[in-house]
Amino acid sequence: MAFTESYLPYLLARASHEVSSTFHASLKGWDLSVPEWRVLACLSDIDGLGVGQLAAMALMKQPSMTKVLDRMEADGLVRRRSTREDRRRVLIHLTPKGRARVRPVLAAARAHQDSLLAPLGGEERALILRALRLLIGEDEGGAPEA
Amino acid sequence: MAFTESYLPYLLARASHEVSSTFHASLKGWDLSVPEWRVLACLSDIDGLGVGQLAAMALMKQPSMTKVLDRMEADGLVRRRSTREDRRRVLIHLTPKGRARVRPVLAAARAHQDSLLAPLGGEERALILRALRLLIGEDEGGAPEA
DNA sequence: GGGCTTTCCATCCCTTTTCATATATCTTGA
DNA sequence: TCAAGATATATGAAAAGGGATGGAAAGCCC
Repeated sequence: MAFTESYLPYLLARASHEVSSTFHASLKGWDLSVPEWRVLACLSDIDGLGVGQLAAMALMKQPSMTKVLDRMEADGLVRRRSTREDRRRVLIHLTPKGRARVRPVLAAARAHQDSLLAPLGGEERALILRALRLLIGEDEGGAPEA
Repeated sequence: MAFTESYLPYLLARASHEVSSTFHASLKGWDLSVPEWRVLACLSDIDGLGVGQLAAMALMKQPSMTKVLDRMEADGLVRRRSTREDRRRVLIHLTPKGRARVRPVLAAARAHQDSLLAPLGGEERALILRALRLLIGEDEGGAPEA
């Protein structure tokens, strides 16, 4: 078999690209870039994350994230707040505007996921999610530290 | 459960990123960028691909690929050849230098894949590959007929 | 407490990517 | 054959991304 058809990292990259491309294209309709969408989604999970944490979660480097946040803060989507406990850290929070902006996108994302999983059986869905968690390393297979 | 922990496209992107990051870092040792490595790997599968085809396989846009190929051609890794049948097309071929350059990287990539799969059981490996094939669209074309 | 190291974010600068578009070639249909 | 449309690649300006670095703050250890 050809290398590119069986090489796991390439298959993963390809799967990720195909699964996300249509949704990423539709982000323009909400006037959001992919990093902006990721930041808003992360913050709607956990409001108040550091720049480095957000960069890691959005799969980017920290300097890139700083610039993304500059734009988003200028647009009024997020707000930087320093903390008393550690004055190096800058925690990023959603503004009401950011929260309102992300709400319909989250709904669309869930719908997109449903449409992806619709043609699959319930077992297959569970298998896919487990496989990905295995690769990511957040393996929660039941037995801790086997 | 938090959105980012169960959203399939994000899990895929994260898995892809984690799986490839160490190998991508090691590419610097061979003086190759990620797109360059992808081009060489694709061409070692099929020598003689168009610019647009290569861009799609390397998950980039066509203008980006044109510039990647400019650099690689200047480095003597690939060669552009026009075809008689369709003079718009430019087929990209590996040079001997390109072929020699990619050989050890292909071997390292296979080793990397092995190390990724080593800690997993045979059942889990099969699960992951099956999940990825499902997502990439073995279901999208159906029977591969003319 | 004073230095040394580490961590966290911002800034600078260069490379790469991308969007929009241009140019060349092929295809189609009257 | 010729004009329109479609397809393949190239180009140029603008934006994004990332490495290197700087400054500030915290942790550490004697």
